[in-house]
Amino acid sequence: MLHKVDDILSKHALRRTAFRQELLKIFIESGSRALSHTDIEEALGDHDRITLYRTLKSFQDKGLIHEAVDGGKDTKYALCQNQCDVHHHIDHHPHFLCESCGVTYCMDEIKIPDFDLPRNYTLKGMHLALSGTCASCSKV
Amino acid sequence: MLHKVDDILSKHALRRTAFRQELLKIFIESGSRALSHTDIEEALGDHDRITLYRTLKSFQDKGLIHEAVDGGKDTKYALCQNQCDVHHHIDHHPHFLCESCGVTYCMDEIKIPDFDLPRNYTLKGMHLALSGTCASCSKV
DNA sequence: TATCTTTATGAAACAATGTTGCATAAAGTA
DNA sequence: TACTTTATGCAACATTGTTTCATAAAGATA
Repeated sequence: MLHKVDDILSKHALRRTAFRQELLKIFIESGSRALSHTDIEEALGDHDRITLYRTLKSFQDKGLIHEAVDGGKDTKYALCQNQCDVHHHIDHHPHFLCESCGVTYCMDEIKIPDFDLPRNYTLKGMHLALSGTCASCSKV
Repeated sequence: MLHKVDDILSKHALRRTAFRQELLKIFIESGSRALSHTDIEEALGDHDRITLYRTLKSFQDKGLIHEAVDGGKDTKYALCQNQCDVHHHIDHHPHFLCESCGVTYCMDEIKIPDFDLPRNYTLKGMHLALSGTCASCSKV
């Protein structure tokens, strides 16, 4: 695991510090679930608030994580799947916020369908934020 | 105008206070442009910050305005077109954030296309947040 | 390994944003 | 008008995010 973590860090030109290794590990373990600031703070245990803000920003800038826009009030972050780097993010999958358990999922397998934009508008970014009840909560 | 404003307020069971009349007027004048907290504060001139927070919440609860999820960091609000009320919001149009001028537009004329959700997920809400260059900024 | 340069960390102080409680004022109602 | 309900304005508080700066650690070089 530490090897995988270090691999990702160096691939994205990020120095391998203890904090970054730990944070990245948390993201990897969370899979397609996006993490809020609070989620991360709990997972980290004792840590420095400011360093977390800065590390999240670095991770985002370098293309390791993306902001999961889910329409909720907390900003959440999730691992990028692959080809994101410092130059561009390609995170065009929907995010689903479960109103029951509060978890946000990256729906990597779903493609956002095409649609027509009014004349003279140029599209660069796109977020589809869904909400409702997730599979686990539906079963109960 | 004041007549129209009062009409809307009473239709949504909101007392007609000077503050609400003024705020609603600002929203009506902004048309399909969504307003950030800052936009509103500037338009209002001298006012009470807390009352603004509370009035925005009332307007939202009663179905006068909706939050325009645009993927940006400032929350923005825009007038609901019609059939929203205290029971439900029906604001399923995309929002477009112009990266050049910072304005967010409600794209009421565009319908968010359908897509398939994984098994056992129930969809309740939906936001399509677009960004890029708006028509006015493209022309320059 | 020892040294140097660059970048990250941690702490304090600050700034911005949003919330709660409460007394007063105003709106709607009889 | 008197009465009831709701909104306003203020203070105090809580939360969230940012800036500055000295120190520590990482990566590079010899």
